Amino acid sequence: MNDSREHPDDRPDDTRATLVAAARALFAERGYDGASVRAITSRAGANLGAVTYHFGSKEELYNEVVATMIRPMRDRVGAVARRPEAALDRLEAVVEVYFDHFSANGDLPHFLVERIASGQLPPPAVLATMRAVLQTVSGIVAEGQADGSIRPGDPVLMTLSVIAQPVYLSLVHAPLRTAMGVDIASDHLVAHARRFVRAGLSSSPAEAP
Amino acid sequence: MNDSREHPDDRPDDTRATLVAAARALFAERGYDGASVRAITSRAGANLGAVTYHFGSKEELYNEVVATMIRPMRDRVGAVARRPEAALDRLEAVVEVYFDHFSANGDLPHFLVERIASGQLPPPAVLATMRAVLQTVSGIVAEGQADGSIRPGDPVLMTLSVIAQPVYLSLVHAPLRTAMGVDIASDHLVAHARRFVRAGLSSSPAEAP
DNA sequence: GAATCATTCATACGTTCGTATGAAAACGAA
DNA sequence: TTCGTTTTCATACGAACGTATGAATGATTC
Repeated sequence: MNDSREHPDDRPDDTRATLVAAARALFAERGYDGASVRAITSRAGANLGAVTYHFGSKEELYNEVVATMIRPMRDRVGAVARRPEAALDRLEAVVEVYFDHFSANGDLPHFLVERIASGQLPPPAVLATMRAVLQTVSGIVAEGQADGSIRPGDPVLMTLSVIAQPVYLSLVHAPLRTAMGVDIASDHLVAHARRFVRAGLSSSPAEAP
Repeated sequence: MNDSREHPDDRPDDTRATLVAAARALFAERGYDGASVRAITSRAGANLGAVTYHFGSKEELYNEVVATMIRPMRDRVGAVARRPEAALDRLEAVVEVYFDHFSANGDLPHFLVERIASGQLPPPAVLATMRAVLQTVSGIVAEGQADGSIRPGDPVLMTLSVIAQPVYLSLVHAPLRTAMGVDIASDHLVAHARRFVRAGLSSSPAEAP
């Protein structure tokens, strides 16, 4: 019925990209240890040795997968931060970017926390993004505090509280639905998180939208 | 120098408890797959067969570890919810309970999200706690909305936003310090999260403490 | 068309894993 | 003490893992 390979008509030489796609799906479904090299190469329609040949090791393939997924998001956050808008509006936009990118890459939140949850350090690409976002967003917060629109407080802590919303909400979204019968529409989720973040940071009571 | 076993002077018959303690530490340090039965039994000073004998399987030992860690927290949240205080104060107290319990069980957040991050369902004890907390806390939110102290909005979403704070902040606390040089004092973390939650839910601007 | 390089392939190696097995030891009740 | 039960122990099994190896194949260049 359905072809077991990721790309039935792959042109030669994109074995590498096919591997990344298959690995991304399997890492998200089963976690790092649960996704064997054999399962990945089989799903990609490639030979068992392909991972070693193209990436050197399973670990490096994992890093590549994570980097591929997360890099565009880092860029989008950076772009939003440079907009000529009010600080609170840009922070809402950051929240929206997170949700939007998670929606297009529904498995990204898994990669963000999987290593941390296993007591290890996140992969390099995640660390780099955390660093960049922390700096960018806390800069926006500081601007908002300077112009009086955001209440006082440690900008780094405020940034973490902002990021916690899309990450945690997206992470529990699926289990909430499948295991607890709590079904939340994505746009409600985003709208709520934006309001919550604005209210949590604002120095004045939330104005109606 | 230090004994490799968990309890050098264990009385007979608490092998079971010693296994749970050793397993908890190793699961937290290395994740489920990273903590082998051999490593666990060796750390507990027990025989390799002890896990099968006392728990039936590694999976059931894991469930037992998680249940042991999370059950007291569920009770504490329930107790806080029944206090005769204002809704927002009780919600702050819930946040404090989370942080406090995480502080005494620094590895609990790992267990809360490990399975989710690997694309699986959380262990039964985590699901049960999520259910209970969701119901309890969203009840408090609804009360606060009824008396006008909390702004309108879906109580379930608001609950998730509240819980996101202690969970995410505790989760990233260690990697932030060790890998990114961001060192945050625990009491600052708690105080910030309480303020952020109150501000995010309150129907009036935050009053000075 | 031969030579060079890149890629694919089948297969094998050594390790580690969770669990099973059955004997040995410890324990408690009679 | 003796019997029956519970708990420990050493060891074995089969499976799955990541990676290495070297031959085969394909593509590119001269």
